[in-house]
Amino acid sequence: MNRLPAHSDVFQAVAHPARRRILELLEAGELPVSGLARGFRGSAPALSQQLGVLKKARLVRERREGRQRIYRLTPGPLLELTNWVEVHKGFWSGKLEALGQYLRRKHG
Amino acid sequence: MNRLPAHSDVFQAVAHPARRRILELLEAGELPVSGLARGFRGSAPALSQQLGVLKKARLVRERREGRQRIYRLTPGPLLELTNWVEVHKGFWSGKLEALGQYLRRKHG
DNA sequence: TTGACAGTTAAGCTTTAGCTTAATAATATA
DNA sequence: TATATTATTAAGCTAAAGCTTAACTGTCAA
Repeated sequence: MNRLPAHSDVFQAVAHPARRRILELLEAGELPVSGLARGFRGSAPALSQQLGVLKKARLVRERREGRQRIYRLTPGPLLELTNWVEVHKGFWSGKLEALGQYLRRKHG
Repeated sequence: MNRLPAHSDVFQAVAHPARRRILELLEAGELPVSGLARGFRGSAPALSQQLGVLKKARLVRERREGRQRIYRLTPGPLLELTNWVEVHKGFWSGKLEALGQYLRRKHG
């Protein structure tokens, strides 16, 4: 694309590790961009653009304070994700054989 | 791309509604592609390619039977997703104000 | 008022996603 | 053997994701 990504979808928003990281950082409380930047590998524009995606998905809100912009988590839309997981988790964990195989392979 | 998508990442795999749909269909039990096709809007190659992505993410396994290919759910890798949700849900639901706002806005 | 600071926006570029149509592979059946 | 069935692979395309560098905006401070 040439503009900011268009997706306002939570699943999409959460698909990128950098964005998950940002959400995690904001769990401890609101932060200015400079604060987020300390936990973020990448340029300032890249961070700003990822924040743009999260804003579009309504997962964060921005407030201006002096020359800083303070971001805070607005986790409402995550309900769509948690709900999907809740609804289907039962089925998945019911499939114990496959799950067990996975765990053995992964953790020995 | 020119080849199949490269991501073997669960968050990424689950980001596309068609792929979530496929996982949901397979919750009821294994299915041949023709069975999946009935719950899938899109061409046969598109379906096959989405199945390829899920296979790469190890979320499904394929077995041949006559001229059919039977797919079944192997939900192990979904642990990464459910785990992330579990770990962070506490923080999110702690933010009751924002959550409440979201619910009011969404459901009146 | 000039300059530094905090951050975003613009523009351009490369890579990936996801579709399409056409071709291919493998099995079953007449 | 020829043909239909079931599905994948190939090739090509469009659009979106995500980065980069450069330019810009708004605020503060000397």
